Amino acid sequence: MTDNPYLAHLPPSQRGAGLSSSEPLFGFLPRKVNGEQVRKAMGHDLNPFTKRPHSAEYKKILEVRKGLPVYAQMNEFLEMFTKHQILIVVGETGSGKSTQIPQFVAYSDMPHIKGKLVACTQPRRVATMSVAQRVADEMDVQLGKEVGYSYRFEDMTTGSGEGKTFLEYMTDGVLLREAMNDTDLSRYSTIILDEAHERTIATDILMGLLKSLAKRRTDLKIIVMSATLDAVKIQAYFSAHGTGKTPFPAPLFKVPGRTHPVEVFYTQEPQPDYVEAAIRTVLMIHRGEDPGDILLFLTGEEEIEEACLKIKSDDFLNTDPSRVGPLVCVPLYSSLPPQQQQRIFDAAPNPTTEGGPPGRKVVVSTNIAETSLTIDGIVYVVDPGFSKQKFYNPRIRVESLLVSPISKASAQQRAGRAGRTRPGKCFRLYTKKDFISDLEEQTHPEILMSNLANTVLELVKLGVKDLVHFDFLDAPAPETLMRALELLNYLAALNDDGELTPLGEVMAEFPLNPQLAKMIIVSPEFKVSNEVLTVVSMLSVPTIWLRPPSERAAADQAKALLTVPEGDHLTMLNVFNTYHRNKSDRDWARNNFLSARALAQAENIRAQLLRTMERYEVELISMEDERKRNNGIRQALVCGFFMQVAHKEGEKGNYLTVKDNQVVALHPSCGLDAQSQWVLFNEFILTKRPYIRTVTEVKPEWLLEYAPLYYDIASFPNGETKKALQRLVTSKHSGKGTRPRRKSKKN
DNA sequence: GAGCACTGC
Repeated sequence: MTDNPYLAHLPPSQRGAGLSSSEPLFGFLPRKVNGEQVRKAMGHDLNPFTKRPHSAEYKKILEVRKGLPVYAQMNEFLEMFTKHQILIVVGETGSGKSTQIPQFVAYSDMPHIKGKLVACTQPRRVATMSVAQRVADEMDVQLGKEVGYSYRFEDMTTGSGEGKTFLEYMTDGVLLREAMNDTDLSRYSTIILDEAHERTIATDILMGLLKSLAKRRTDLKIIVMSATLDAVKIQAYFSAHGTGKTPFPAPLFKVPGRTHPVEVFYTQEPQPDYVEAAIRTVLMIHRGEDPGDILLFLTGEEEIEEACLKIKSDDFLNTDPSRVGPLVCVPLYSSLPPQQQQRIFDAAPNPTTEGGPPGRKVVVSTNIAETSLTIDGIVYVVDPGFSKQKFYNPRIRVESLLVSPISKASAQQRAGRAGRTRPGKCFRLYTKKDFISDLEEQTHPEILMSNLANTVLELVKLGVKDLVHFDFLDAPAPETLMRALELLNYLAALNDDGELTPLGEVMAEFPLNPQLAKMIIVSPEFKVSNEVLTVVSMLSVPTIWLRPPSERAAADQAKALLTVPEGDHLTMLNVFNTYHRNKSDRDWARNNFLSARALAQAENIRAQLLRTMERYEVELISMEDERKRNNGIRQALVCGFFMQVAHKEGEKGNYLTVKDNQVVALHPSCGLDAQSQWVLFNEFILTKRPYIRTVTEVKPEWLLEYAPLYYDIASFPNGETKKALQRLVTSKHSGKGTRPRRKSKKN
């Protein structure tokens, strides 16, 4: 007899390797599987999912897994999972919840029999892939077969036949997209939302959808996994108006973490200059603490480069090498090329002299090291308590980044980075009193800090009729929702009753902001969809322009050669086309101070958008005449961005945004000369002063023609802009009369 | 004449 409960029903001859795959192996099993049975199956010679013998590597990994605290809780977990439809799992990093819980579910839920899948979402791509890889190894299957993953541009799953995927890791955005076309998420038997405490917009929307879906699909199991502080709130959210069969519709399942203790220190006094205080602290650690690398959190590129320079040039480091070990400073932020990002994994430098004091590495990083990147060997964390955070002001429709104090949860996460390999220390550059009384408990969820135009379009597409009463875990400000609805209505994606129009249906299918989607969809009318597709792709990637501090003049010169006078959008098109023509020259991008990475990304996005265009029969066309073509592109731009237009006021070169009357200046990166009367902009950024960036000149007639509702003159506040529009209308009307009359008026 | 925390479709 076999001791594998998954195989016990089979005659001995069929328990070996090489079984026919059509055999329904587990069809007899009760839905309820207990920990004992799962443990037996895991320990058996045969893999219950592939029916092949387990490898030696599998057995080694299994021994390691048995050491995880969560492994010891398998019985308890499976009992709860069987009994409840919705479960909240609480666990700190290092608890193994992301790898183990989905596996327990796979053994218990038998998705491979039911023909359904277990989904596990992650907020980031890298984690999606690496967790899936780890779980495939642990389950002794090939990644992309029984265990797979997917995110934008990458689908490592098997849809049918041998090795069909039954456990799929995916980014939260992918699952949300899928929900837009199948609101019941019918492919899945269990959906696990991991890292819910990060509160991405996609995870927040998914929580709302799943909460209501649970009532329609009583067979669907839902697990929400989160770090400690948020879990109770999430539990209360799912428990209220729950499915109601038990007094605790969404119980908490706690998983202990397994990190080393981190000792936290505070300053005695508040620090007026946190960069300077941070540098002092780094040097103090280097002087007085045991070996071990340092992680310093600052807010942005400029600050980080400045701090690195100051640390490197500190007198103390350049004194006696027999007393002070070498200190290597490694900057880390997202816009660094991957090759330079890799430097954070380099070992600390060796002592300068043999037997001399040991070297040390200090990583100076943005928030990217708080969650996205994990650096082993960090023993000391220096936390000044700030990060750049996004704010959205619905009144002027502007998103901006502001240096702001972090939350307690974020401070805790930062400190935890010191205890990954051994006990560590965290130096907080603020007082304990300030920590307790000034820092907020949690970082604000993204949904409260963003422009929601895109999200609202998605929600409407998901069938949410009444946005104001949608069951958000945290509801956005009504004004933010109003602004989004207003924009979508002006774009004709929603009718006056807030319902999706046929145009809106197609817009929602594009993975783009509504303005960009609209541009693409209208572009065939101007016979420029081939070009608009390129412009939109270029607008969807981080900046393509490189400007190394030592080569600014050369970079500006290279840029000037590619600049098109009518505007930055056409310049982007020119860059992409020139890049394409020089595809055979590997060094072309670098020689022209352009980011090869961003250009390749734009190509990738272009190909994906082209597929969406084909699916919805948006024709791909172009025209020969360059002047007409450029006008067509600018007209298509107006159709999407007519609400982001500014008018020149007076001779000082300032612009006023239409209707909102915000004073703005052309960003210095702008290739347009300051003579243009009417300009359309992609971005309003608020730094030392308000700028508009990525700007193109437009003709006011186009505004009146393609956005008559928005450019209804009566709706404009009194001012220069209104007068200019009135003049235009008058001259247009008089233009229909005879020439002499117009002439006489002028004279 | 100056800046881009981080994700995601």
